[in-house]
Amino acid sequence: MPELPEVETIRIGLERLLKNKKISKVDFNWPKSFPNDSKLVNKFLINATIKRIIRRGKAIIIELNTDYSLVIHLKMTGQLVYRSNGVKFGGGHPTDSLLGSLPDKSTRVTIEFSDSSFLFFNDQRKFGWIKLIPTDQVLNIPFFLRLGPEPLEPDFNEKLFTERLGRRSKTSIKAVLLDQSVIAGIGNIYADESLWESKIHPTRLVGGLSSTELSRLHKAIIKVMNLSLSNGGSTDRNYVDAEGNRGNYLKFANVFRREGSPCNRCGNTIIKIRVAGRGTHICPFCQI
DNA sequence: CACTTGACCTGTCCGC
DNA sequence: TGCGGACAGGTCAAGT
Repeated sequence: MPELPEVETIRIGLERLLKNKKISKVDFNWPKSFPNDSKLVNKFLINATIKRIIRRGKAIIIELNTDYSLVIHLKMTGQLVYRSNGVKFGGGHPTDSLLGSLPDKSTRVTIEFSDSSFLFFNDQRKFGWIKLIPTDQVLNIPFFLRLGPEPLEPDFNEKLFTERLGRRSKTSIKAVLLDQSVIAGIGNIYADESLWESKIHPTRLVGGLSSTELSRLHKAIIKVMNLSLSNGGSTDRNYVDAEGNRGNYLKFANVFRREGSPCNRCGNTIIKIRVAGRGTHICPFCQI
């Protein structure tokens, strides 16, 4: 589900809502969602206080005052929603909320705080996970070791972008954009949107892209991600922020889930094809 | 090695 | 209405 802008939106909300809260209790009903040793949980999670919350790629890291951290990956359908005691419905407009009272049948992990507020980890498809890891070892788990650079950091310049792509010259540009070891945080929505923005067809091989096209794509990735971030991310099906609210970016999307509609640039019809095993939305006229 | 496919899961939608 | 199949924002392992 969530890509970089959605995960960052959740992180910002959690930072505001959870900082300095003390964890009093943790429940889970699906072991793969919370694969942790109960002795370590009792020693380093229960009664721990939340220091800060950071993000790397599509993962969230909640740092505790016990020198342990909760590392969270939401995969396709994960949600992290905070509720203060007694508040049964999400913030924002009730009609905009995807969530009713919590916990519900998709709740996999419930974290209770000493002030009787809760953080619910909901995950319909059960692909996501929350792992308790010593803070100084977090970045050494395989997921982070493989991860490429952050596209919204200042050092992600055109030179670095080209260097990262260079290793994969015979692969389609869409597959490479989705590869987290090349660049961290891009998923299916922003791959499609960035390729439309830069007028590049997703099946083009990396080695065949001109420096002008690479330059356009580099700028497009940053533009699209920042636009989404400033709109609270994209809600297609499951995504909600830390208070249960949907994101607004899809109102600005030019191709994603717009098949059958006219291209905002040339008026031809957007189509959906399959590239790198993923549903892929393009304007076949202006993406060449 | 690079690339593709299947697996992990539940739910929804579409065609018959 | 029921049933089968395809598909969904992600990653990882195994296969070619």
